[in-house]
Amino acid sequence: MSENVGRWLRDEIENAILSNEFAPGERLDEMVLASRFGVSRTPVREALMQLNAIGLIEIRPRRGAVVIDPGPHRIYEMFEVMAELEGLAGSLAARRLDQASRQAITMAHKRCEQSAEAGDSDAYYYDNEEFHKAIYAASRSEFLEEQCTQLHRRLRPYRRLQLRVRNRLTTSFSEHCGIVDAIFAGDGEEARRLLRSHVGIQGERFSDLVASMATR
Amino acid sequence: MSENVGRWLRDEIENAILSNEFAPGERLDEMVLASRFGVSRTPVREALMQLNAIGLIEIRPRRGAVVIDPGPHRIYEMFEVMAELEGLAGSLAARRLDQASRQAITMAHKRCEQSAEAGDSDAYYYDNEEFHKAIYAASRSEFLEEQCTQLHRRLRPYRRLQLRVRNRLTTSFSEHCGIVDAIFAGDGEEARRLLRSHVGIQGERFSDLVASMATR
DNA sequence: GTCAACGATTGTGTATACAAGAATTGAATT
DNA sequence: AATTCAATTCTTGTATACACAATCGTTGAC
Repeated sequence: MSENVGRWLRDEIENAILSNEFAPGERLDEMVLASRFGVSRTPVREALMQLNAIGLIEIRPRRGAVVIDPGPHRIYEMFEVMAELEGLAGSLAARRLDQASRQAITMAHKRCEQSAEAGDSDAYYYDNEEFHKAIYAASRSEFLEEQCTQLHRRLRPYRRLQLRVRNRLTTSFSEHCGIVDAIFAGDGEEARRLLRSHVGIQGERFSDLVASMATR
Repeated sequence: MSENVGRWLRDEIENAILSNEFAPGERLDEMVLASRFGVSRTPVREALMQLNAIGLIEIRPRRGAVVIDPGPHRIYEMFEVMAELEGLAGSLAARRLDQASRQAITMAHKRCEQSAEAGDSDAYYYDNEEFHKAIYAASRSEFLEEQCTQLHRRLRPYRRLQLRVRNRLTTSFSEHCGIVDAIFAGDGEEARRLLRSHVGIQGERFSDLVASMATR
């Protein structure tokens, strides 16, 4: 339980939304949430305002809060921006790499390798996140790191779906290899290019994602 | 006065921060704000939470809110990300341009030309904003447009400072010409490249900005 | 039988009251 | 004189209460 109830609630409700416990379009009643978490309406409202600012819910004046349903098209747009930001992070990382970042990336990369070989999709999902975060950090741009982390969180559930697609685990890992090579070689433009296509959901990847979303 | 007091206050306080009425580092006392705007603490708190989410202020638990002081380095990082996003917007605009967007860009571009020729820095500041927004819209990616608009707002005061630099008006406008040409020619990669260097603050532009900030 | 209007109910928006933690000030001791 | 500790005060965090807007159901008329 974070320092104040509002932030704790924000995380709690955010997780509930991202894990699809609160479905898109669902209305979030302040009183229901308050009694569910055993608090008053005030911190609930604060949490909702923050989620609204993040873009997870929409608050229509005097009409309450509803979970936003991004829809395939908007999800595509979000991945498009994510790809661009990660590309930038990669190119900066390649230019600015230091010993600590190099180690962090190497470690995360090795963990991904193990999970991929074991075919453990859940483990890879987690390790993959650490890998990408290591690249954000290696960019040595705090603002970029924040933006990437925030967007990554919003896209988390869809990234998870992506990994369920057949052979995606090994494909993903082999792409990681190229990215690591480019960054370690100091080739910023190559790192950017590889990360963009790794993160983006061009062509069949997009239809794969839509298909996974439907069969959920 | 927007539909609810909270949002109105958010805009009000945001403007006060961006126009430097509330200086970076300054502490925002909830009671003071409440009495200043003639409301209770509740909507003030809601406004502060939103500003916190936007990244304009920092709320430390039980210790109140302070206006964030970005500092030159962080501002540089923000422009770096902004350049990347605008570059993406430009490349998408070049590929997806339709008649309406083309007209909007042309009009904004002409306005910029007039203001630049008149040497009217304030008018150019406004027209320039419209020009960039027209490109965001032309990207036909709502999410990207939102992200660009939001970041543009946060950088607004510094963009304004930039324009004060000698000859920056004409330089800026001639860069616009190239950007418009590339977009209208459907050359996405050229548009991206030009926008990146137009928005970014590499080299002497950065020191110019820092210098302007100091003499404010 | 359907549509519209009015009332009841539910839920949000704002204010106020109360509790708890942090900062500051003052005194006492070294 | 300086430093530390304690107490008071000030501000934030949470709860509760009240007011008003929106929605839904019911009733009546066409």
